[in-house]
Amino acid sequence: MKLEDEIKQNTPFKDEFTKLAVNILYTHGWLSNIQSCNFKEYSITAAQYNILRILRGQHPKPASINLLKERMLDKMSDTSRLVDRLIVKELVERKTCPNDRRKAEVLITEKGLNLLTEMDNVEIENKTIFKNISLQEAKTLNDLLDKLRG
Amino acid sequence: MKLEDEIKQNTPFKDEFTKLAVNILYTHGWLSNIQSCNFKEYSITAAQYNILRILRGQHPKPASINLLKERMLDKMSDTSRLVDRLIVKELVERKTCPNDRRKAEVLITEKGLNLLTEMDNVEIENKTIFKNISLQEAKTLNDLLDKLRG
DNA sequence: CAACATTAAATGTTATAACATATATTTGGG
DNA sequence: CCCAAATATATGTTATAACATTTAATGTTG
Repeated sequence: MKLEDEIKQNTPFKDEFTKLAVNILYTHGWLSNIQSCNFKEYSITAAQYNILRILRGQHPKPASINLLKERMLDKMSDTSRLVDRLIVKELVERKTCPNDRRKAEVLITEKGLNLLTEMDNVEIENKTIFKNISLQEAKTLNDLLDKLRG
Repeated sequence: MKLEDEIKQNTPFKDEFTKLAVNILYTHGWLSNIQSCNFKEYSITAAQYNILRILRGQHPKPASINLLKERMLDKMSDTSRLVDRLIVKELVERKTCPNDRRKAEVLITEKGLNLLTEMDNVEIENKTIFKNISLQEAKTLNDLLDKLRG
């Protein structure tokens, strides 16, 4: 549905760039709303899921807090305490790096890996979420999004 | 830059749909980071800006809390208290609707309209933010994003 | 029109985000 | 080798988001 109609805006956007800025924010909101149900089912937030995905990518190598911060989708978040919450849930472990005692070594646990495996099935639903566009159109979107970020 | 490289993911995405879900979230984070500087300059949050834009669209008609909630990009937010904060800043006014005393009538003030006018100039920067893509590519993105939401 | 259901918004509470600052460790210059 | 600077993370604090509950007004039905 045309964004203008969806947000019931009576005046058109000044140009396609102006619309695009709003469209990216709006589509993100639309997508997170859909996904939040899935996350809630697993008692996890999007940010926590994100951290777990990064840790699985590193596994069995540990990740420092900085590495996590750098790779997170939302760079401003409070990574230390995000990790704290995942420790309480026993989804990750934190040790002090022996070579540099300032650094932390964060590792995903078996329990964390199992959770991700379960949640991978949710990704199958991406085909459902994006049922309105073709695989080719998804690729076009991906290429253009990659391009616009430079 | 390719998303896979940006988040330093060693294994490729399962398919374009899976990548697209991450790409939308990531591009949103990228864009909000850029825009947050602008918002901070005007001591306003993205959600507050959003409310003001909706109210300007309605002006001089008032908007109820529900109308605001419906049209907001992030539908789950706490609209009552968001409006409270804008009242403190004297950017909006709230009255009780005379016909239905349950409803609120929220109106943007002169001060609010002036702030938006100032901030409109920021939109000029959208051309700068999106310098890596052409106007035609922006249109393609908009059309596909509109299409994917159905 | 009384009683109950529905709707609109406000409020209470808890968790998290955002921002600044502090602590601990390492690095590098003199 | 000592000390200032740099680095990595943790902590304190305040604002906001998220969720549930409450209050007030209106609709509805017997």
